[in-house]
Amino acid sequence: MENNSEDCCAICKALSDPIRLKIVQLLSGTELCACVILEKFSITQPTLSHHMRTLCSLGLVKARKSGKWTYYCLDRQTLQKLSLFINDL
Amino acid sequence: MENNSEDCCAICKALSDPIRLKIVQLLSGTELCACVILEKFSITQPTLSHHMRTLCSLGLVKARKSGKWTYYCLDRQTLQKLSLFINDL
DNA sequence: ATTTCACATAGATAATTATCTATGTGAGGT
DNA sequence: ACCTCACATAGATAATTATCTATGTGAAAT
Repeated sequence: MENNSEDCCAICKALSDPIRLKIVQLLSGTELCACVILEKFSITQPTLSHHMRTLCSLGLVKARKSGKWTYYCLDRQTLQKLSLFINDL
Repeated sequence: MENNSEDCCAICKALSDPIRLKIVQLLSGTELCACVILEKFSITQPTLSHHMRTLCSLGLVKARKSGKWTYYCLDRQTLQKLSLFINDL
Protein backbone atom coordinates (compact mmCIF):
# COMPACT_ATOMS: atom_id res chain seq x y z
CA MET A 1 0.00 0.00 0.00
CA GLU A 2 2.99 2.27 0.46
CA ASN A 3 3.73 2.64 -3.19
CA ASN A 4 1.46 5.58 -2.65
CA SER A 5 4.63 7.20 -1.48
CA GLU A 6 6.38 6.34 -4.71
CA ASP A 7 3.48 7.62 -6.73
CA CYS A 8 3.44 10.90 -4.88
CA CYS A 9 7.17 11.19 -5.28
CA ALA A 10 6.77 10.84 -9.02
CA ILE A 11 3.94 13.35 -9.10
CA CYS A 12 6.08 15.82 -7.20
CA LYS A 13 8.87 15.27 -9.66
CA ALA A 14 6.49 16.15 -12.47
CA LEU A 15 5.44 19.33 -10.70
CA SER A 16 9.02 20.23 -9.87
CA ASP A 17 9.67 21.52 -13.35
CA PRO A 18 8.50 25.14 -13.68
CA ILE A 19 7.15 24.64 -17.17
CA ARG A 20 5.19 21.54 -16.25
CA LEU A 21 3.79 23.23 -13.17
CA LYS A 22 2.67 26.17 -15.28
CA ILE A 23 1.06 23.79 -17.76
CA VAL A 24 -0.90 22.24 -14.93
CA GLN A 25 -1.96 25.70 -13.84
CA LEU A 26 -3.08 26.53 -17.37
CA LEU A 27 -5.11 23.33 -17.53
CA SER A 28 -6.69 24.20 -14.23
CA GLY A 29 -9.18 26.44 -15.99
CA THR A 30 -10.01 24.49 -19.11
CA GLU A 31 -9.02 21.81 -21.51
CA LEU A 32 -6.42 23.10 -23.94
CA CYS A 33 -4.98 22.08 -27.26
CA ALA A 34 -1.25 21.40 -27.41
CA CYS A 35 -0.60 24.21 -29.84
CA VAL A 36 -2.31 26.69 -27.53
CA ILE A 37 -0.18 25.55 -24.62
CA LEU A 38 2.92 25.84 -26.77
CA GLU A 39 2.21 29.52 -27.43
CA LYS A 40 2.53 30.27 -23.74
CA PHE A 41 6.15 29.21 -23.57
CA SER A 42 9.36 29.81 -25.42
CA ILE A 43 10.21 26.17 -25.92
CA THR A 44 10.14 24.04 -29.02
CA GLN A 45 7.28 21.75 -29.93
CA PRO A 46 9.19 18.53 -29.20
CA THR A 47 10.08 19.81 -25.76
CA LEU A 48 6.44 20.49 -25.01
CA SER A 49 5.54 17.09 -26.36
CA HIS A 50 8.03 15.55 -23.98
CA HIS A 51 6.55 17.42 -21.03
CA MET A 52 3.02 16.42 -21.95
CA ARG A 53 4.13 12.83 -22.17
CA THR A 54 5.57 13.07 -18.69
CA LEU A 55 2.41 14.60 -17.29
CA CYS A 56 0.18 12.04 -18.98
CA SER A 57 2.21 9.01 -18.00
CA LEU A 58 1.88 10.04 -14.36
CA GLY A 59 -1.84 10.47 -14.66
CA LEU A 60 -1.76 14.16 -13.90
CA VAL A 61 -3.10 15.02 -17.32
CA LYS A 62 -5.37 13.25 -19.76
CA ALA A 63 -5.11 13.51 -23.52
CA ARG A 64 -7.95 13.43 -26.00
CA LYS A 65 -7.38 13.31 -29.72
CA SER A 66 -9.72 14.96 -32.16
CA GLY A 67 -8.71 15.09 -35.77
CA LYS A 68 -5.29 16.61 -35.99
CA TRP A 69 -5.45 18.10 -32.56
CA THR A 70 -4.74 16.80 -29.11
CA TYR A 71 -6.54 18.28 -26.16
CA TYR A 72 -5.27 18.01 -22.64
CA CYS A 73 -7.06 18.35 -19.35
CA LEU A 74 -6.22 17.86 -15.70
CA ASP A 75 -6.92 14.62 -13.93
CA ARG A 76 -7.99 15.99 -10.59
CA GLN A 77 -8.19 12.56 -9.08
CA THR A 78 -4.41 12.30 -9.26
CA LEU A 79 -4.04 15.77 -7.82
CA GLN A 80 -6.29 14.82 -4.96
CA LYS A 81 -4.20 11.77 -4.30
CA LEU A 82 -1.21 14.03 -3.82
CA SER A 83 -3.21 16.43 -1.72
CA LEU A 84 -4.33 13.67 0.61
CA PHE A 85 -0.80 12.39 0.94
CA ILE A 86 0.51 15.81 1.90
CA ASN A 87 -2.29 16.40 4.34
CA ASP A 88 -1.46 13.14 6.04
CA LEU A 89 2.05 14.26 6.80
CA MET B 1 1.88 37.14 -5.33
CA GLU B 2 2.49 34.50 -7.97
CA ASN B 3 5.91 33.59 -6.70
CA ASN B 4 3.75 31.25 -4.69
CA SER B 5 3.99 29.16 -7.82
CA GLU B 6 7.76 29.27 -7.74
CA ASP B 7 7.81 28.39 -4.09
CA CYS B 8 5.55 25.41 -4.62
CA CYS B 9 7.65 24.34 -7.56
CA ALA B 10 10.71 24.35 -5.33
CA ILE B 11 8.89 22.47 -2.59
CA CYS B 12 7.82 19.84 -5.10
CA LYS B 13 11.38 19.54 -6.27
CA ALA B 14 12.43 18.85 -2.70
CA LEU B 15 9.77 16.17 -2.37
CA SER B 16 10.64 14.66 -5.73
CA ASP B 17 13.64 12.85 -4.34
CA PRO B 18 12.61 9.54 -2.75
CA ILE B 19 15.02 9.89 0.12
CA ARG B 20 13.92 13.40 0.97
CA LEU B 21 10.27 12.40 0.76
CA LYS B 22 10.92 9.53 3.14
CA ILE B 23 12.73 11.87 5.51
CA VAL B 24 9.68 14.11 5.52
CA GLN B 25 7.54 11.08 6.27
CA LEU B 26 9.83 10.09 9.13
CA LEU B 27 9.62 13.58 10.57
CA SER B 28 5.86 13.43 10.31
CA GLY B 29 5.71 11.57 13.59
CA THR B 30 8.33 13.25 15.66
CA GLU B 31 11.39 15.38 15.77
CA LEU B 32 14.46 13.31 14.96
CA CYS B 33 18.19 13.62 15.33
CA ALA B 34 20.27 13.51 12.15
CA CYS B 35 22.08 10.36 13.18
CA VAL B 36 18.79 8.55 13.71
CA ILE B 37 17.59 9.59 10.27
CA LEU B 38 20.85 8.44 8.79
CA GLU B 39 20.33 4.93 10.15
CA LYS B 40 17.20 4.56 8.05
CA PHE B 41 19.04 4.90 4.78
CA SER B 42 22.06 3.45 3.06
CA ILE B 43 23.61 6.76 2.18
CA THR B 44 26.67 8.47 3.60
CA GLN B 45 26.50 11.15 6.24
CA PRO B 46 27.47 14.01 3.89
CA THR B 47 24.72 12.98 1.51
CA LEU B 48 22.17 13.14 4.29
CA SER B 49 23.57 16.49 5.37
CA HIS B 50 23.08 17.75 1.85
CA HIS B 51 19.47 16.57 1.80
CA MET B 52 18.74 18.16 5.16
CA ARG B 53 20.20 21.40 3.94
CA THR B 54 17.89 21.28 0.94
CA LEU B 55 14.84 20.58 3.08
CA CYS B 56 15.73 23.32 5.55
CA SER B 57 16.48 25.98 2.97
CA LEU B 58 13.02 25.47 1.50
CA GLY B 59 11.38 25.76 4.86
CA LEU B 60 10.03 22.25 4.81
CA VAL B 61 12.10 21.26 7.82
CA LYS B 62 13.45 23.17 10.78
CA ALA B 63 16.71 22.42 12.54
CA ARG B 64 17.43 22.78 16.23
CA LYS B 65 20.89 22.32 17.66
CA SER B 66 21.46 20.89 21.08
CA GLY B 67 25.03 20.17 22.09
CA LYS B 68 26.58 17.93 19.48
CA TRP B 69 23.26 16.94 18.03
CA THR B 70 20.97 18.49 15.49
CA TYR B 71 17.27 17.76 15.66
CA TYR B 72 14.96 18.17 12.74
CA CYS B 73 11.22 18.60 12.60
CA LEU B 74 8.63 19.35 9.95
CA ASP B 75 7.43 22.84 9.27
CA ARG B 76 3.80 22.12 8.64
CA GLN B 77 3.12 25.67 7.61
CA THR B 78 5.17 25.15 4.48
CA LEU B 79 3.43 21.87 3.81
CA GLN B 80 0.09 23.56 4.14
CA LYS B 81 1.17 26.20 1.67
CA LEU B 82 1.77 23.45 -0.85
CA SER B 83 -1.48 21.75 0.04
CA LEU B 84 -3.46 24.93 -0.52
CA PHE B 85 -1.74 25.50 -3.83
CA ILE B 86 -2.62 22.03 -5.06
CA ASN B 87 -6.18 22.28 -3.88
CA ASP B 88 -6.57 25.49 -5.84
CA LEU B 89 -5.72 23.77 -9.09
C1' DA C 1 -2.29 11.50 -54.64
C1' DT C 2 -0.04 15.21 -52.70
C1' DT C 3 0.53 18.66 -49.47
C1' DT C 4 -0.06 20.66 -45.12
C1' DC C 5 -0.71 20.70 -40.41
C1' DA C 6 -0.38 19.00 -35.47
C1' DC C 7 2.05 16.29 -32.90
C1' DA C 8 5.35 12.28 -31.66
C1' DT C 9 9.81 10.02 -31.72
C1' DA C 10 14.96 9.57 -32.10
C1' DG C 11 19.31 10.88 -30.98
C1' DA C 12 22.58 14.22 -29.23
C1' DT C 13 24.01 17.66 -25.89
C1' DA C 14 24.17 20.65 -22.01
C1' DA C 15 22.65 21.57 -17.45
C1' DT C 16 21.27 19.75 -12.92
C1' DT C 17 21.77 17.07 -9.20
C1' DA C 18 22.63 13.01 -6.12
C1' DT C 19 26.32 10.86 -4.47
C1' DC C 20 30.89 9.92 -3.00
C1' DT C 21 35.70 10.72 -0.47
C1' DA C 22 38.32 13.85 2.08
C1' DT C 23 38.51 17.30 5.31
C1' DG C 24 36.88 21.07 8.46
C1' DT C 25 34.37 22.61 12.78
C1' DG C 26 32.68 22.92 17.10
C1' DA C 27 30.92 20.81 21.33
C1' DG C 28 31.79 17.45 25.14
C1' DG C 29 34.23 14.22 27.51
C1' DT C 30 38.75 12.33 29.49
C1' DA D 1 45.34 19.87 26.02
C1' DC D 2 43.67 16.17 23.56
C1' DC D 3 40.45 13.11 21.64
C1' DT D 4 36.04 11.77 20.05
C1' DC D 5 31.70 12.43 18.25
C1' DA D 6 28.03 14.68 15.29
C1' DC D 7 27.58 17.19 11.62
C1' DA D 8 28.98 20.56 7.75
C1' DT D 9 31.65 21.87 3.72
C1' DA D 10 34.56 21.25 -0.53
C1' DG D 11 35.48 19.23 -4.63
C1' DA D 12 34.90 15.54 -7.94
C1' DT D 13 32.08 12.30 -10.50
C1' DA D 14 28.25 9.80 -12.28
C1' DA D 15 23.45 9.74 -13.25
C1' DT D 16 19.27 12.33 -14.63
C1' DT D 17 16.92 15.25 -17.26
C1' DA D 18 15.54 19.38 -20.06
C1' DT D 19 16.36 20.89 -24.29
C1' DC D 20 17.55 21.06 -29.02
C1' DT D 21 17.56 19.59 -34.33
C1' DA D 22 16.04 16.29 -37.50
C1' DT D 23 12.69 13.26 -38.90
C1' DG D 24 8.47 10.27 -38.71
C1' DT D 25 3.26 9.72 -38.57
C1' DG D 26 -1.31 10.22 -39.26
C1' DA D 27 -5.29 13.13 -40.27
C1' DA D 28 -7.51 16.43 -43.16
C1' DA D 29 -7.73 19.48 -47.05
C1' DT D 30 -6.89 20.56 -51.93
